[in-house]
Amino acid sequence: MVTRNDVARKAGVSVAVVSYVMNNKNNVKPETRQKVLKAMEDLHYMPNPTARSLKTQKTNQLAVLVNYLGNPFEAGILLHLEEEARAWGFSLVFQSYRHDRDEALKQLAVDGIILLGQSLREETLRFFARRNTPIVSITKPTNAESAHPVPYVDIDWLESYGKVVRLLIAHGHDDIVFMTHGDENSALHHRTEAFCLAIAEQGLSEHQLHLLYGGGRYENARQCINEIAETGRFPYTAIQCANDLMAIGVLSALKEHGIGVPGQVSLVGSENILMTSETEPAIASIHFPRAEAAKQALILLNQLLQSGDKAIGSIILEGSWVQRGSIKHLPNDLHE
Amino acid sequence: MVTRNDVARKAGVSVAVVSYVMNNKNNVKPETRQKVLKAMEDLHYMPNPTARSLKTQKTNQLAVLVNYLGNPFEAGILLHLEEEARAWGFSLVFQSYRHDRDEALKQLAVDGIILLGQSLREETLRFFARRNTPIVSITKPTNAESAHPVPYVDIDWLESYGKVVRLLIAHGHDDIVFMTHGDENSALHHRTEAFCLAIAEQGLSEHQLHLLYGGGRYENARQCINEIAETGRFPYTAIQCANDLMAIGVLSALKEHGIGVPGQVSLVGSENILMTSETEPAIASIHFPRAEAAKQALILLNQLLQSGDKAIGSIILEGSWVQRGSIKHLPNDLHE
DNA sequence: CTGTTAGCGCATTCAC
DNA sequence: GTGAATGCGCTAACAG
Repeated sequence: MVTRNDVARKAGVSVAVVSYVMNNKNNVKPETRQKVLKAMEDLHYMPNPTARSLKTQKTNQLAVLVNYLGNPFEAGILLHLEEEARAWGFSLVFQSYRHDRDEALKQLAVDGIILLGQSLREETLRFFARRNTPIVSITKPTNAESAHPVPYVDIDWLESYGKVVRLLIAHGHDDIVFMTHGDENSALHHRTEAFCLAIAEQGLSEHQLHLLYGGGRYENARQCINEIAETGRFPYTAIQCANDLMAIGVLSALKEHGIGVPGQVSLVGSENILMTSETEPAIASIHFPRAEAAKQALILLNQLLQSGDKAIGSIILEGSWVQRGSIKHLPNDLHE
Repeated sequence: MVTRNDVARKAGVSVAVVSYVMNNKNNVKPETRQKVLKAMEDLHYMPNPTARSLKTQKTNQLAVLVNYLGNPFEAGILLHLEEEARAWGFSLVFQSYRHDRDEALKQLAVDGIILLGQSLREETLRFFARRNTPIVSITKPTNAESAHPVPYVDIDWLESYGKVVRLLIAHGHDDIVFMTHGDENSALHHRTEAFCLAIAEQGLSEHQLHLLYGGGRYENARQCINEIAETGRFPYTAIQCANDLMAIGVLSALKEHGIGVPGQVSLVGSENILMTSETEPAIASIHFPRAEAAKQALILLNQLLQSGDKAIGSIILEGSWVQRGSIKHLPNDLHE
């Protein structure tokens, strides 16, 4: 491996000078600079990022903790996060995170952490706070009320679900199902709370809201509906899912049992992943602006990185309604 | 930041001993070990991975170069790669790669590189060969015949496509379309070659094979078909796509133009991503075993890591046919 | 403008 | 069994 020493020797200068030209520090005489540049070129010199990191105490790496990359929603955000991170000079270390992997997480050498539908344990948050490692989240974490609150970027689910509930009411539904994850630590928990609130705000009673647990995944959601449908008459007429993957599973199961969508059941997803437009019928959903969320997350993170630990506010983006065939279109739609 | 020094002082031993207990080296007296452990605990000591890497010349990080994470196929493999990498003690640095990002790639501190539908330039391969950084690929790279060949794991596309071609012939098609990327550097290029070969092997002439370019993505494939369909009568009756994302785009466009699948056109995808089972009709495809591929890729990589630069062979897995509604089922199916 | 030098935190050789 | 000392490759005072 060719090091800074080799370059210095070859160029006939000291090691410091090599450092200077690499980092554009102290005015180096143009002529000297050229010599150094030439030596670097000849030797195929590449600075050792590890050594640099040790010295500067920065790795230029960010950890991204995802929940389940099999969900195109998360994969899409990761895609955009990587673009944004690159623009800020960071690389991304990606991990599928679970609480029992905290120790591995702590051993990562990263300058910051981005949560993607994840929540860290209080103890872990404390650990990173001590180490001044900033953390931001995409989608509101379940423990937003921690002693070490994590700023997040999410859409206004209450508003979006409010629109959906109004729409469903306008369609004559007065008995609504919300399918969510089931685990209180899931990122979908916040959406569940928002939907419950929306129900209340629209004047429905809590008895008119039913919760179903689809585990956040296609297969679980499918099975959940199958079990209900197999018992005989399908009791629900309107289902809102906390993510699209479950909505797709629900649709699949409903079709399998000959339950018409939107004829017998109105179905709505959340997130608006590509797949929702390709099913039959296509699934109406709430669009989550992924590129924008990724962009804002990196802005937040860099603010934290620069301003020390000053408290930084979260960012609420706007979700938007995407009308599709899984719910009948009303002439004077509430969502024009 | 608490370092090994702090621990040593607190435990009343030398820094070396701390190192010993951390790495289970030299028999440390149990009693001393306990003292050290206690000190580490009290101080919340965490070893600095950067310093360790500098010393050991290993980062325990692998780079994964993906093409387009918006393709669930790649995201799925990434998911499995991360699991396998974790089992081998590696973290994953993920990058969307393009040839103009070589410089950034070279600056990564990684022990190895995994290509996901990517091919590196010859110069870049040489760079990593000089540095003894092993590289493996999932799906055969286009420059497999390089001076620094990259071992890969892929399925036997020739065999899989051979089956499809026989099936299409049995359905009476004698005029077949293969939709591929168009860029010779695309990972889909190898599949294109395989399909051409399959056509020849089954006794069809090259005039009976038409190539369409769908850019590897949903939107491009969709548009490609739209442009053809808009000119009037749709001239093709059988379309094999080099990946599922394009197949889904094709189906979407065909439906939009009222072209029946499988009535008027038989459609087959490649890879078998979840989405293919949710369209209407569902799209027949060739299953690519993602978990197994990820597993084999890490085995390959670790062999390279251990055995120096000894040449290592590639791994060919078996693809499997997935019959679905986009192609009529034959009574005595050729695939069982 | 350039050279000398002192660490960054760790693993390891060599004494004791 | 344990400690002292060296160096991984780099940056940044500081001195000249």
